[in-house]
Amino acid sequence: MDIDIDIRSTLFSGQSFLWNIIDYNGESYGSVINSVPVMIRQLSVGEIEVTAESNLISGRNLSEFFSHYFTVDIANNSVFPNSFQDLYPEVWELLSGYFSLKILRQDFFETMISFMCAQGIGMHLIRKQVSMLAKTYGEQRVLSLEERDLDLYNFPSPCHLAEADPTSLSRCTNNNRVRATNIILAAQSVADGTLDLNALRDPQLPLAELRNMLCQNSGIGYKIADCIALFGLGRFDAFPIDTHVKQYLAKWFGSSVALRSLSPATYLMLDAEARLFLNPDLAGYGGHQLFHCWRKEVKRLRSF
DNA sequence: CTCCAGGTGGCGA
DNA sequence: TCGCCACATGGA
Repeated sequence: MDIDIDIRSTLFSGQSFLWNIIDYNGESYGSVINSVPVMIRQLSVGEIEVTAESNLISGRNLSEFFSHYFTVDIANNSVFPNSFQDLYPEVWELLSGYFSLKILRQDFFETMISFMCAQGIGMHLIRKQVSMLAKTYGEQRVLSLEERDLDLYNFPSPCHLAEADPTSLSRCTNNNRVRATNIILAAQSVADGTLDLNALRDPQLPLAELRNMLCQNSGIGYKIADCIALFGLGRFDAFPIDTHVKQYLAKWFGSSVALRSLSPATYLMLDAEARLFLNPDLAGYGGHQLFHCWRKEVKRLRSF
C-alpha cells in the first residue's frame, strides 16, 4: 500500500490540485486532489493506479491521464546521475526522503500567472494572490460533500484576465499595480497569440530560446521563465534559480558564484555549473527535490 | 524594529 | 556589468 508519489511539489494556490476541469480525449474530468480522497499508487515506472471517492473523478483513461499529470514516466531513481551519490554523500543522505517528490505537468497559463505572483515574497502571500485571482476571475464550482459544501474556483482563462481592470486586479496582487498590469499584459499576449503556445511547446525548442520568448513579457525574468518551462511546459531540463537554490548551491556544492548577487550574468553561470553535477535533461526535476529538501531539512520551513 | 520571503526593472556610475 | 532601489505585505 505504499504511495510513491509525493504531490506537494508546487503550485502556490493548489488550484490545480483542488479543482481543475481537464479536457482529455474529448471527455471532461474533474480532479479534486486535496479535498476529496484520491488514492494514487505508482505500481511501477509508467504505471499508476487511481482510486477516487468522488463522482467528479470518473471516466475511462483516468489512470492514463494521471500517469501523465504526475510524471510517472520519470523514474524516481533516474533523476540524479550515478556519480551524484559518491560526490555528495551528505546531500544524498538528506535527499533520501525526497525522491518520490514529483513535478507535475501543470497548465501553462495558470503556471505562468502564478509564478508572476512569486517575486520576493513569502509562500503564504503567493498562495493568497493566486487564490484571490481564481475567486475573483474564475468560474465558481460548488462541490457537495457529505459533511459540507466546498466553494472551488477554476483558474481564470487568458481572456478573462486580459479584460481585467488593473486597479481591481491589483487587489489580488498585494495591491501591487505593476504586477497587476504585467499579468494583464501577459494574459493579453496569450489571448491574442503573441505568445505562441505551439512554438513554446515544441520539445525541440532550445531552452535558451524558450526562456527568451517568455522573457519578452514584462515581469518575467530568467527565474520565472524557467519555472514556467519546468512546471507549465514539462521542460524538466529547466533549472530555476531562486534565493533558496542560490543558498544550497553555495552551501552544498561549494559554488563561489552563488555568493554573488543574482544578476542575469551570474544566473546563467550558476545554471551552467549545476548541469555539471545534475542530469542535464532533468536538472530542474532534481533541483526541485533539492529545493524542498533544503527548505525543510536545513531551513526548517513548515510550508512547502 | 529588522530581516527575509520561490524577483524584476529602472537608474546612475 | 554592477550595486542600489522601489515594489508591497506579512511572518519570524
